[in-house]
Amino acid sequence: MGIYKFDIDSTFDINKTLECGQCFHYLVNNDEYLVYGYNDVCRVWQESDVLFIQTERDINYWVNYFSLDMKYIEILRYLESFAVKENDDFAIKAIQEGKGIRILRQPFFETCCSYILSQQNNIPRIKKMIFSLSDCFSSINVSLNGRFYNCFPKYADLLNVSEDRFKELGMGYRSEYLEKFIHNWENTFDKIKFKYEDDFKLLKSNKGIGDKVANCICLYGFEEYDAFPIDVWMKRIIQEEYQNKGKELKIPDKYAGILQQFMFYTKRNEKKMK
DNA sequence: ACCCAGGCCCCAG
DNA sequence: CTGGGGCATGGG
Repeated sequence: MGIYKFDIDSTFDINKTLECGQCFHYLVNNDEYLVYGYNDVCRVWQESDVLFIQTERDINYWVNYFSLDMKYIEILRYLESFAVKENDDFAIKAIQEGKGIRILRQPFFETCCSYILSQQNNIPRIKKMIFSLSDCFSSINVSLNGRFYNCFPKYADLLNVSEDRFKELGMGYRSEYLEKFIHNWENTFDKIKFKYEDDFKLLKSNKGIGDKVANCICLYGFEEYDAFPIDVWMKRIIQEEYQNKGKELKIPDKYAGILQQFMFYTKRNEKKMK
């Protein structure tokens, strides 16, 4: 057990990273976060250029989870030069405002389930659903500072849960999609190649997973930065920031998904400020 | 009460 | 192949 310290720079902001909408399984308490991972929870907080992570298990899991090994400064430079070259004002703004966000490496199965449930839904309710599934069905209960927390259920924990049971828990018409996906999970998992085009097709062959959800799973679960999810917010961006101004949204050859996350964050923040 | 949410399926043209 | 209606539910 321990508290681990990491030197970070302006390319890491724990607040933006967790609250930008990519992750649903965490709690907030006075700028401290309790984050749920695959087989562990951690307490995490930031004091300017130092990140603190507390876990009673393997710290390396969290180094990976938070992408602390990635050199975001180089990615940001690449995206900036792309945006400048394209003369894309909104992209330039989004890179400035989104700076600090990192794409997390979230658990595969949980990410799939989370984004299946995310469709036609709002973020507070998605979070409730994830916690509800964890509290009802998880076999993984882990400790931190004398308290216990339920990680997201394993595939086997959910295998014999019926569609009707999911409906009772308020998952609505997504219950059918979730139940079918779970029963197909072993088959799906074996076929993941961690190559965007292949995994995108694989995911979309599941009922209830369309372009948007497949892209989110590729990006937030499989670390495939070519994925570029287009949801209601991105549609709004394309309309208001590009088409209305006679422009066209262009996407970089690399790290498109990271740029997308910056744009999503920027547009959503804009609305919150009003 | 009302609108909307990190959409998708399905069917009509 | 594209467009639009319907869908369950609850957050704000």
